[in-house]
Amino acid sequence: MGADPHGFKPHIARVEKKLTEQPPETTEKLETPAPKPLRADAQRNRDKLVEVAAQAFAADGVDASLEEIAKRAGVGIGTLYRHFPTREHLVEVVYRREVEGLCHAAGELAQLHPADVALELWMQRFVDYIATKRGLATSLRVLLTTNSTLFSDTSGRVSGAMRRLIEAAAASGKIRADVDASDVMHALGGIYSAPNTPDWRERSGRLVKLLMDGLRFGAKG
Amino acid sequence: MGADPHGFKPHIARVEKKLTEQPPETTEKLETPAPKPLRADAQRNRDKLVEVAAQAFAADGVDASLEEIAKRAGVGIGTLYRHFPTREHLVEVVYRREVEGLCHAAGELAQLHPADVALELWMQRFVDYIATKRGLATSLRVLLTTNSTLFSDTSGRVSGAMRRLIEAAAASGKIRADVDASDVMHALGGIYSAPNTPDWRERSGRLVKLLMDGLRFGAKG
DNA sequence: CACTAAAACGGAGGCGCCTCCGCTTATTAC
DNA sequence: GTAATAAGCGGAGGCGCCTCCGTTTTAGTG
Repeated sequence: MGADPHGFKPHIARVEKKLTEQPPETTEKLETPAPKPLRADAQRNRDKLVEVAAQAFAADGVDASLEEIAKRAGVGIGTLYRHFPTREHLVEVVYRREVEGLCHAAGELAQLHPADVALELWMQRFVDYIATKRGLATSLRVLLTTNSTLFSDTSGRVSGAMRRLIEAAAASGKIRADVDASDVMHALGGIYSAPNTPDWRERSGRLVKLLMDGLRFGAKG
Repeated sequence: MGADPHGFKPHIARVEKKLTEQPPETTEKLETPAPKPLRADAQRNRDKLVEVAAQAFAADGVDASLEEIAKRAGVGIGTLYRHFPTREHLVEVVYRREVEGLCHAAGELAQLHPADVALELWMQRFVDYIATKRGLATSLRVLLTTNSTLFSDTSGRVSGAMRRLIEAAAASGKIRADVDASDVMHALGGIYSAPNTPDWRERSGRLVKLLMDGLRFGAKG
């Protein structure tokens, strides 16, 4: 926001600095019984930071200014850095939160809607999630080569959520029973390849509907 | 040098900014007939910059301050950026120069020494080159995913140089004839895995000698 | 409630990145 | 030689990163 006041962007620019140094390393020691209860104010600030960062990354990409994020969260830059020693730490937390939200939504939707509708709505949300992931892509690439848990954790959870929705929809007869989660995941994956055109959102919406029609066709119900 | 005045290093830190933007892209258009002859002073500055940058990267890693490099080369920071719009551009040129030197050395050594000695001396130099490459690793990783020519160009040239030395040594009977360049390359590759201990140089020297003894053993001469 | 140790805060300060644009210099034409 | 002009130079300036350390806040304890 405050960045790039003259409308110029660097061509490529920097690269992570010291891969020899400590990466985030979420798997502390294979046991993290009590991760130290944070002081109330600290917890509050931390949450606020993550929330603001999520918005900022979504809006400006991973290069959003950390100082701006701190300011918008109403804390000093020092506080941000104490909680998240590197940009990647922050990105990781935001990303995990995103995944969390996505998986949680699966449960919610399943309770509020017929199985096929739940699936459709969830796929819409999934597409938005992909878009976020796209914005974070460069940082995520580093994180995924650095922190192997991240990939297995998240992709497992997401595909699990999807499988549950699909099985429920199939069981209730709202969609055909001869496809499985990985097929659908693949189909949705095609959306990822679409370039960042401005009408990307609408197009992806149409793709989801199309896919959904395909899934409904030939359902026993 | 001027960097990090307090002895602190960031843990990981930044990542390249806009992969959407133009990467170095050496393959201009499959034809670059006359790349515009540089003005004399410009050429001088450019050469000096590359030379200084090579030293700086070797000494301080890819994170060497570009402002420091410019200063040491006796030019303004603006000049550096005009010649090399991004850090990666500069790294690429330095790296290519390194490869150039390495391959050139193969020819030189072959003329000045018996084939087996030439090979040994060259392998020593190769090991130093690997060390450089290690220093540039992070930037190179980006470059190699971005600029596909770079990898094929350089690795082809290097392994070609090695093959020539080995074949000459084998032909002259100084080393056994039942190994080829890729075997030796693999063997030398083992050195790469050695951590950045301070005695790395000596150790690698010993490894090269060891390898050389193995190659000499059973030679027909 | 008062007090205290520990935890957390926050922003100044120092550095590097990168761009822009007024000035300098090499080259070319006469 | 001189003039004209294109090419190149360089560094100030603005921004973001990250650390350090004096100040503030919280959670216990009596």
